[in-house]
Order: sequence, then structure tokens, then C-alpha cells
Amino acid sequence: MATIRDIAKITGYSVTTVSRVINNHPYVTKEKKDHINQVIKEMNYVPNQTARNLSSGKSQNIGVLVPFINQPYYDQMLKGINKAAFENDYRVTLLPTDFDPEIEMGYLEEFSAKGFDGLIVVTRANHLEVFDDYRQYGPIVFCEEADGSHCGAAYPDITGSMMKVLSYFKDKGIKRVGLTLGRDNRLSCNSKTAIALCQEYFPEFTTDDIMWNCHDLTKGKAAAAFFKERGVDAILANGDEIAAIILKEYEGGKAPLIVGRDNLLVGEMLGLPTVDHQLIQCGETAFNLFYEESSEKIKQPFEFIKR
Amino acid sequence: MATIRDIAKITGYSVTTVSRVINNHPYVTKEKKDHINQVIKEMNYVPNQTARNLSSGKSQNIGVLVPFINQPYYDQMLKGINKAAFENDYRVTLLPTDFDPEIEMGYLEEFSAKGFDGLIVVTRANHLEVFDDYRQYGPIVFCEEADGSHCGAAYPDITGSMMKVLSYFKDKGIKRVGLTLGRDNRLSCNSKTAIALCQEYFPEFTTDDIMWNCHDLTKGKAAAAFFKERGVDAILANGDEIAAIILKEYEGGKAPLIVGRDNLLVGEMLGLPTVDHQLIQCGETAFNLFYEESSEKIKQPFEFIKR
DNA sequence: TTGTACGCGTTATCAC
DNA sequence: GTGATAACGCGTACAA
Repeated sequence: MATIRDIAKITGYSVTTVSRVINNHPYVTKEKKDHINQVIKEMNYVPNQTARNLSSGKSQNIGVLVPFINQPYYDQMLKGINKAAFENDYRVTLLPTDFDPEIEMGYLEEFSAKGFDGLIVVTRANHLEVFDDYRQYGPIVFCEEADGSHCGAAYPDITGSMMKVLSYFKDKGIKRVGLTLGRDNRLSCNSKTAIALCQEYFPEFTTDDIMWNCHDLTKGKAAAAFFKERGVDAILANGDEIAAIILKEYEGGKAPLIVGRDNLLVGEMLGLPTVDHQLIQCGETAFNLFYEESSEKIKQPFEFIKR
Repeated sequence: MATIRDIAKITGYSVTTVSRVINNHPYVTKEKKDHINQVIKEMNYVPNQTARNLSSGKSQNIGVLVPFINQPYYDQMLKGINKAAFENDYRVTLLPTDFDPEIEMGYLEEFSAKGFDGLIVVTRANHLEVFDDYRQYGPIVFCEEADGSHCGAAYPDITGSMMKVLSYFKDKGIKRVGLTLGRDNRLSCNSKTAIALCQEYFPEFTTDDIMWNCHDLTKGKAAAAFFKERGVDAILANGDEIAAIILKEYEGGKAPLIVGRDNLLVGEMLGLPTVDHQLIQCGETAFNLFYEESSEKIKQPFEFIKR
């Protein structure tokens, strides 16, 4: 593989001059420039990106921490992040955590090894404060509420949408609400908020009416059976797919009022109410916060789709 | 940011010795090792990954070329690739092409700049031969049929599944078949094959019964109208989501026999027949081919789900 | 306008 | 066991 020095030797010019040509810097006569460019083409020379990164201290590459691939919520975020990154000539590296705190810590170490110019944390498995220590290595942006953190955040307004849905439930005369949640982990602020809000709007609500760990579709059927037994008349699901499966299980009988969370086709097809949290836009904003090195917290507006 | 030289200076040992400790190499007395390790911890020193990459000539990072993010077909592939990569301690960088040949060429240039140890091409926008020139920079693996290429390939058996579905159509007494396709591009071998097979099984089939460019759900309604007008009695759709939308549009009237292509929840909910092409497994295999530097061509078995 | 020489941070070779 | 020192390939003061 040819190096810049080879080009210098062959053309008879110095490494600097060749470098100038490569990077379109001024102060090179057209004549030399042409000659060098020609040799570069002939030799099939391409500047080594790693060497450039080392020299510049940057890599035009960000890491995105996300628990899973191929799940609607995360894929939508990823789409937005990726779109903005592409537009700004950045690369996106996937860092799947499976919600494992140790795996996540490993990525933070990689970050401190200057593996990425910045990090976008779609969902975290460690405490918020842990991340502040790593701000020194580059911008970190969350896609969750991150109050008290020094990092930026662009996040869906889950709280707002839940309040909207719950008050809708009240208007509809709902008596007893069931809830599906993704993580039984205390780290999930969304889960905590959800419970608090349910209790606020429905004082009789207890955690007994929660179906935990619904980030797997196989949980859908079990959830339906669970809610049937408990006799809830409305369900706030943590995703359209879970909502769909639950609805299907009620087929024939009288189904409760089920609301999903990510405005997917399956919800539309089944006529399920849902919330569009504008996750793609959210991802775009997250990247932009990284790009502008901003630590602003931006809450993304949502849309309640009643159907 | 502390460097290996700082550690050497502080401990009083040489850079070499420090490097040995970092990389767990032999020939270091436990005493020195402990001392060095302690200073490393105190100084919060982490070896710079870029420097290591430059020195070793590797990056433990592969690029994945894929037209879009957040589309079932590609997300499933991505999931498989990502899983295998994670297990082998590799990172995955997303390289979205939007089917644009020039963008794709840009990624190939990045590859030749040693930006990635290897490339997985889920779908390409350039001719197959183009890629052979870049084999010199590392393994390239396709997730499509790649006959005649020197690169490896792990791909879904679209041909096989289509034959199965088409003969199923014949058994069911279908007279006229409609087809939805993703690209009107001549590069898409799948599209070409699909047309050929339709003509083989249904000699009266013409390209007039094809709805092109269906990789956007907004095309679904138009497709339904199109097929209604043409009066087909079976539709082979290029995805469960498209299939679902088309079915929905026929609601009330007599719908044709519609078959999807990626075994999604929405298809299951609507009772649509589909094909499971085992894309996740396919992605895993693709990564393994890269990892083993193999140029084998592996066709992934499929499952026809009749419903 | 051009070139020399050094820095970026690590790993590997080889002499001691 | 240990330590200089030369790669790795590029960018860039600074001198000319």
C-alpha cells in the first residue's frame, strides 16, 4: 500500500507538498499539483484514515448506545441519528448494550480511549452520574430525560403523552387501568414516572396491575391473560406491537381500551389509538446537540392519535 | 490526556515496559507491574485506540452498507450482523447508501483508506464487479446472490421462496398474479428473478402487472388501487407491510390472495401468508464469512408460512 | 512557494 | 528482564 512518502519520492517533491495537494491547501503551483495528482491516481494512493485520525485527534465517528437492534423504538431513534450524522459527514457506530451495565461501561472505556468523537445514549443501564465523568472525552447526549446531568438531551415527552392518555381514559369513564412496562429496573425513569402518573390519575391504581418486562413480543399473550384476569378496562401499553398482540387475544370478547406508543403500521391496521413520539426527529436533534457541543435539554413534542 | 510516555516518566520505567504491562506481555517483574498498574489507575490512563489501530493496521471495526435504516428487511439483517460482530468483539459502523451508487463508491473509498477491516454489503447500488477491486483492502461479504464475484455471500433464498409461493398460487387455481417490487433498477437481481419466475409459472404474466418502487409504505394504497383495476387474483408483495396495506384497502370486498415476505407481526395479526427468510441468521452468517475470510456462497433456507 | 523535521500514541525489534 | 529506537502514516510549525 502506497504511503504519502512514496508519492513524495516518486514525484520528487516533499511530503508536505503532497499533503497540501491532498488536502487542497494553497501555495502549490498548478503544474506540481497536476503532476502529483496524476501519480496519486496512477499509484492508486489513498490517505490512511487512521493516521489522519491520530494526527488530528478526531475520527468523524460517533458511538450510539442502544439496548437492542431491530426494535421499533430504537430503530426509529437510530434512523434520525443516522440521518443527521450522514448529513454532517459523520459515521455512526452501533454499541448494543442489552441493558447490561458492564457492557455499557466497556463502551465508556472505549470512548475514553478516543474511539469516538462523541456518544449518543439512547437508553442507559448505569446511573446518570456515571456519564458525567466521561464528558471530558467528548460530547455525550441522552435520548432520555437527564435532569441534573451536564450532558445534552433530546427526548420524547413520555410524561406529557401519558398524562394526555390517562386524562383521555378518565374522560372515557375508565375505572381500572393496566400498564405494561419495559424494565423492572430502578434505572428506568420512564417506568417510575408511569407508575406515579397512573396513581395520580387513578388513585386506586396499584403496581399489581403492571405487566413487567414487556420488551419481548412473546410477553404479549401472557400480558393479555394477566389483564383479563385482573379485569382492567383500559391498558396503556409500552408499544404498538405489544398493544396489538394483547388486542388480538381479546378477540371475540369485549376488549379494553388499549393505547400503544410508537405509531406503527400494525396499530394503524388494527385501529389502535397510539402516540407518535416523533422519535426520528428526536434522534436528529440528539445528533445536532452533539454536533453543536450543546448540553441543552430538548423535549420533543408528541401527537396523540385517537382513532 | 496522559500518554504511555507520561506513565513511563512517572514510574521511571521505559515505554516498552509500560506497554508490556498494558498488553499483558511476559518478562516484567510482578513488582514493577504492580507499580505501573497503580500509576495507570491513578493517572486514569487509557491507551489511545487510534494509535493502536495505526500501529497494528487493524481496527476491529466493520462497515455495513445498507440502503435504509428502520426498514424491517434491513433491520433484521443488521440485527444478525450486529449479534455476531458483538460476540467476536467487533464494532459495526452503519453506511447508509439510499441506493445511491456514488454514495456507495464513497464508502468503498473509505474502505480503501483502511477505515474498516471489512465490509458487509446488504444490498448494493453498483455493479458486482466494482467490488472485486476492493477485496485487496479486506474481506467483503454480500447478503445477496453474488455469482461470479470473488467475495463471500450469505443470502436469503428469494428465488426458492418465490417458486414455492408461485406453485402454491397455481395449486390454488390462481389465474392472474400481481407483483410489487422494490427497485426498478437493473441492478436488482431479485427483481429480475421475480419477473422471470412469474413468467415461468404464469406464462400470461406481463410486467404491466408490476407495481414498482414499493419500498415506501405510502405506495401501499396506490398499489391496491392499481391491482384492483387490473383485476389480479393473487399478489406477491415485497414485504409484509406493503401486503398489509394492500389487504386493508380491499376491506369489504373480496381480497386477492396476498403473500408477504418478512414474517412481521402485522402479517400475523392480519392472517397474511408470508415467507420467513431467516434474515437474522443470514446476517450472522455474513459476519462469520467476513471473520473467517471466506468467500463461500451460502444460501439461507426459508420457511413458507401459509396461514 | 517549498521543504525539513517533529508530533500524534502505540507496538515491535533488537541489543543489552 | 529491561530499555532505546524505529516503525505506523499523516499533518503542520517553522525555516528557507
